[in-house]
Amino acid sequence: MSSNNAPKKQPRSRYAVLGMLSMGLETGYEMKKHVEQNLGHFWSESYGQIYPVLRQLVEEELATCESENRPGERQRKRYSLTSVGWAELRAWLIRPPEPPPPRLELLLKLSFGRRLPIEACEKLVGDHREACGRDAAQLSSIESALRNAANRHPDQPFWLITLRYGRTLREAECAWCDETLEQLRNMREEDEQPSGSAVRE
Amino acid sequence: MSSNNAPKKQPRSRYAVLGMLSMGLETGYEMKKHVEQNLGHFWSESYGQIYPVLRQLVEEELATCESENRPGERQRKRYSLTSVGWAELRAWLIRPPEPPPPRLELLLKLSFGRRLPIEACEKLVGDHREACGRDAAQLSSIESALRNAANRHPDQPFWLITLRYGRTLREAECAWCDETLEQLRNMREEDEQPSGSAVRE
DNA sequence: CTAGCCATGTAATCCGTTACATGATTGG
DNA sequence: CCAATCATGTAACGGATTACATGGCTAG
Repeated sequence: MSSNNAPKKQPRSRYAVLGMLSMGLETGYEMKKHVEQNLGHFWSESYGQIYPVLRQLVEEELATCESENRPGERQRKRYSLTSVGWAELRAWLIRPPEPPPPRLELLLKLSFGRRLPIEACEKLVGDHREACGRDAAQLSSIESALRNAANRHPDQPFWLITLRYGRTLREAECAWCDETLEQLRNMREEDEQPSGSAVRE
Repeated sequence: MSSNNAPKKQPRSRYAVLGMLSMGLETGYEMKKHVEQNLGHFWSESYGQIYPVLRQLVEEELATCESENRPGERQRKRYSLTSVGWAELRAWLIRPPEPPPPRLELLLKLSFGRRLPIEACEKLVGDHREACGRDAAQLSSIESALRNAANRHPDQPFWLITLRYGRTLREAECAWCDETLEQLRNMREEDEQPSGSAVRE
């Protein structure tokens, strides 16, 4: 009852950094770039998190830091995982992720949709539809580029899994948008002839 | 260049509250309940946001507050929108939502999947598959209950739209899980016979 | 020489949750 | 009378982004 047995919740950035260390990325700068270029479709991270986390990991001896730069080498700090770090990474990996409280702004807006002219709702959904279509296409092309890549990274199969996730979900959103747009069109047409042949109950 | 012309970004809770005021909800308590019971599948809100926002809306004259309770009535504060409040709500509604930085923990874990035995990855995805299935079923049942409801709220068509969103996306996730589980099974089988009839290029 | 990238870091701020505190009212 | 629910609020904390500050190195 009293003992707080849970292993103390740590920020997710910490594990993102541990994971990137585990794949051989050595500097904070590299990690930021990797997030932007390769994980951008499902993760984001800022310097304001990365550098403090790296310092903290060294303090807790989950990672070590080499500050020395061989002369002529660009000044930078190279980090690497300790065995304790590996263990903590693995422990986190098998922990089932807990979903964050949902906050889907588009749906919130639509749930208040009656306060708007229907055309405005159609605009909201239409814009979203376009964005999703673009995203899906882009993910799809990254996917096939990666599949056909000459030099394949050992993590490649897992990257493909994440890409397929993004594509699948975007495609589903496109389908939802299309259905929704049709429904909105119907509502608008009903609105436009409230008299006519309408039978009231 | 210098003039900050943008209308100053406000927290989303503010607009959630404005929206709920626009549908006739009058007290903070009511709003919290409404979020939990009706918007729970795409939105969340805590008292720690709701009450301060209400106070602030009154200060800015977007809402008014009636503190008096008729005798015998439960003590509570009843809020309602002013015309300025309505205007701000509408302005927000037509603004295209900007997507928050992505943070999909499951995908982050899977992208580091090679650090785990494949069975552990299968567990992660399998658990997710179950959760999505449950969610999809639940949303689906809410959907049909709402469609067949006797007393239909004027906002009902829009609520159905949000429910369909949730269901569609969950179903897509289920499909992704199933595909992924199969892919992982294949990877595991390949792993288990690295010799055998494998032809090494 | 200088523009731009490499590289590290901090301070301010923000949005939001959690935990806590209080008390009135109602139903059994 | 007691438990549950109605109802309002605040304080502490936390995770994360943004903006800022600094400086070395490199290519043109």
